[in-house]
Amino acid sequence: MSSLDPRESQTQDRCFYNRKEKSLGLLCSNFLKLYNHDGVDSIGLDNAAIKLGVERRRIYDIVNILESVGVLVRKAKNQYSWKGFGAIPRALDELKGEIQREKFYTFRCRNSVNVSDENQNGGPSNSKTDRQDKPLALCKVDNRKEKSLGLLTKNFVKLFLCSDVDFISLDTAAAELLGDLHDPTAMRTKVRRLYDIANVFSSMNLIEKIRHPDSGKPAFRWIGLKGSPKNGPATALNLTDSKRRFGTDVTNADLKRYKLESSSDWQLYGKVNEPLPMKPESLKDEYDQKSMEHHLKHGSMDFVYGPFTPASVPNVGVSDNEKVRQIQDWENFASIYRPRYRNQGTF
DNA sequence: TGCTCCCGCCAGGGG
DNA sequence: CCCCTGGCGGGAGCA
Repeated sequence: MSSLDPRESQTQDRCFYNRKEKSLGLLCSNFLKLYNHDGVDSIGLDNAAIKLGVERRRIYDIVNILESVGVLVRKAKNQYSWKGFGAIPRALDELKGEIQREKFYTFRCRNSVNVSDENQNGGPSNSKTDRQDKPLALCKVDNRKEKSLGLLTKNFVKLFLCSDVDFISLDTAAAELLGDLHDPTAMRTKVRRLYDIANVFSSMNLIEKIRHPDSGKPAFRWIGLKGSPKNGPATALNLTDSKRRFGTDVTNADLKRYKLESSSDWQLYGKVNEPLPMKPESLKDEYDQKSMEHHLKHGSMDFVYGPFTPASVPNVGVSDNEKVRQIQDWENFASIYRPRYRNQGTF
């Protein structure tokens, strides 16, 4: 029996085993390299698993995260259609819309503690009430969905979109998503999943890893699409990319460039005075630092339409003035509203 | 030693 | 009933 354990055979040739080669981030890069082309329409999970040489299980992880930001849409069992990075702005807009609705909902039900318990329509709902009204079986389904990687991904993104902070540690994000629950086990599980998401987002260059200047603890900064090079994120199949994975690319010298004004009640960190994102040398040419600095100097946590923004994306058509107004709206919103994104299944 | 996160078990559910 | 789906956490790799 134990001889069938694949891990045992791996152990036998441990010297050939490299954990980084198996990372979800690298797998995501390879996945994108495989499908992020013009003309790609349909994706079969079996096909993807075979081509990438991984188990289906890992494909599910990638696909669920990508679907949460609009890059993929599930068509049928085993089948997804490719939407590409151009679909991200719309997906983010939808998330922002949800935040707005949740805000409105909170305003109306100001005694409600929990803001973001979502129903399947993406709208807010009072989970406790819903749960009381639903048959047990349905609650079970909801419970599972509420804990899904996809929903967690959306809520993780919302933390960036609705906040005026520059970076979030995974611990903080997990605590936010867990709400009032202070269960160490749930916390560990949540952080594990957030690592998965962060790895995928990092490989897409939607976020980047930085370190808290004081504690040195890892945190993540939202870059948005502008962090991605011309034809999508840095693609992999080489290990230099995977080195961008956590920790290895952050130097102490870089840390000193960060200053904090204050920490918020989220234990999130205040605005960065002189934001200089940490990018490995190998990626510097892919990175529009000027644009990032400008963006951050103006204090917007709004994503910026990157080179992928397609003509079909609705917001592309808005005027510059309108864009500025929208950003200002979001800044105002962020300054007064800090919803709590929680996967209620943890209760 | 703590952080990171791969890996695969197994429950749930759709076809 | 089979197989797809994906939550979950043990435990190994790594800095």
